[in-house]
Amino acid sequence: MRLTTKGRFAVTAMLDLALRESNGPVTLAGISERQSISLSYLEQLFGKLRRASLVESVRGPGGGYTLAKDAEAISVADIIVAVDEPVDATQCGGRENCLGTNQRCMTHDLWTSLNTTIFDYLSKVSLASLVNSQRTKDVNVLQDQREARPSRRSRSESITGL
Amino acid sequence: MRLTTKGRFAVTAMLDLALRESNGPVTLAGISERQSISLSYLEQLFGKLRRASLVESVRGPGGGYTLAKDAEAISVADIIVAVDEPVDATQCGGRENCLGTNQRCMTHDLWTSLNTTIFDYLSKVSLASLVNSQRTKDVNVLQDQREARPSRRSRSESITGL
DNA sequence: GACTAAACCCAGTAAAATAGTCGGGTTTGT
DNA sequence: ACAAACCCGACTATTTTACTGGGTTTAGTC
Repeated sequence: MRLTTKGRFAVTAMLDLALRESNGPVTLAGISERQSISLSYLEQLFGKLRRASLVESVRGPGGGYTLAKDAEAISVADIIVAVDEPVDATQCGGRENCLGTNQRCMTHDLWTSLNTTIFDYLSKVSLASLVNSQRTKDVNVLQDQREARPSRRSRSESITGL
Repeated sequence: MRLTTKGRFAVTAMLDLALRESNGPVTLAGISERQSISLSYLEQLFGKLRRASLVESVRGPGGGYTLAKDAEAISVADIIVAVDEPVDATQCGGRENCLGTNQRCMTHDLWTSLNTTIFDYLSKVSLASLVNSQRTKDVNVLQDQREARPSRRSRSESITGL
């Protein structure tokens, strides 16, 4: 599984959608404004999300996107896999005929096991749980605003964090 | 934390190094041959790994690289962080002054928490554990070779795996 | 039925990251 | 002296990322 900014954009957009779809279909133009993602890039991403049956579209005025299934049934892994077309990380291409040493398929075995573990983890993080933690975060944000300013986070913290 | 093929190359190279350093320093030329990674690319990666104090170098003939600390003390996360200089995934740059709506820092909070969780997981996977599982895999590979061929994996399996 | 808001589609493209090349060094054991 | 190895910076090609701009459908509204 790749974990890039592309997947993060998709998860962010899906979270925005999940937070608002109770009011009917959500337009990409709205997501674009709120999350500062270009409309056409969102179109590309949602094309993939639709083909992966994670969202459904309603065309015409008043249209937009809704979740194709319950937010509990959509995982972060689903979203990332949908938009992040995978490349082959093993030099043997998943087959067993690497250069014929005892090292053959070393990376294959290593990465498939690491991958499945990370994938399993992200499969257990549902969009619904993100929505919930986001809603509680909103409260925290309001509390933060009542606090003094000096408690701001440094820029490097978020970067080196991982 | 980004999870790209670059980090995989680095982990693969470090695993190769860990498997062989008991015989003295391991040359990049050897890793290049065995793992099919270009020598100059390895030089770039090991420059970063050395500056991150994960490996030590011995110059001159008979030289090469050794682990700077015990294989138990080096995690997959250490390696990936060392070679994969991080980019900022949040549009607010880790600060709290996103476009002033109630959505501000949504992605910041989301990704820092997801990131730390994945980071924590990969921090617990040590190079030593990879070495061990690789050594047992070697046995499995030999067993596989005794089996008939039809049990080969499909290419798509390894790709869609994560 | 025209107008319009939206999804859809597609070709191109600039910037960045990836992966590698090249050509030179410097250090050090033999 | 020589050669093995690290070291380093600049350069290049390819791919991915993120975006621009053009169009086409679809469907609700006046």
